[in-house]
Amino acid sequence: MQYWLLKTEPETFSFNDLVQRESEPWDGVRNYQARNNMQKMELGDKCLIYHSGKEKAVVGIAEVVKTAYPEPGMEKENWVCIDIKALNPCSGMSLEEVKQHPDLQNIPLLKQSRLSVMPLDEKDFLMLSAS
DNA sequence: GCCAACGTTGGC
DNA sequence: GCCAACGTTGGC
Repeated sequence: MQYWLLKTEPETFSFNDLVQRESEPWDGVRNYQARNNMQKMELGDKCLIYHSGKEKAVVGIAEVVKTAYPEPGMEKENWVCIDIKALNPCSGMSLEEVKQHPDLQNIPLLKQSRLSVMPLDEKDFLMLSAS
């Protein structure tokens, strides 16, 4: 079991949008590091959904229901997507809280603010999912 | 709206 | 292979 954090702008696609669907392809990722992370995902891996923009907080938990496959229309460029499914909303940590937490200073969310798909360890996943 | 961080592109 | 120019992301 691996743990991840996925960033999204809620105006574009929110956790609430995810809840309304059976599952959803996580596509449009155009960053190699993020893509490589997606390719490591396995069925049942847990993903925190983080809203960037105004909210800047972890808002829900999802799970991987389909491992990496070529993104439709982007096969030549080797971009991939995965499918996820909402598990439950959560009142997770805000960016502000993350910054103030001494044990979370090294997570990619702070270290690499632009990375949209990043790994977490279990401990960090648990902390981030509850504020 | 601005800007810092960062990735990509293209000229050399 | 280097680096300037440029585009994008995301926080402020």
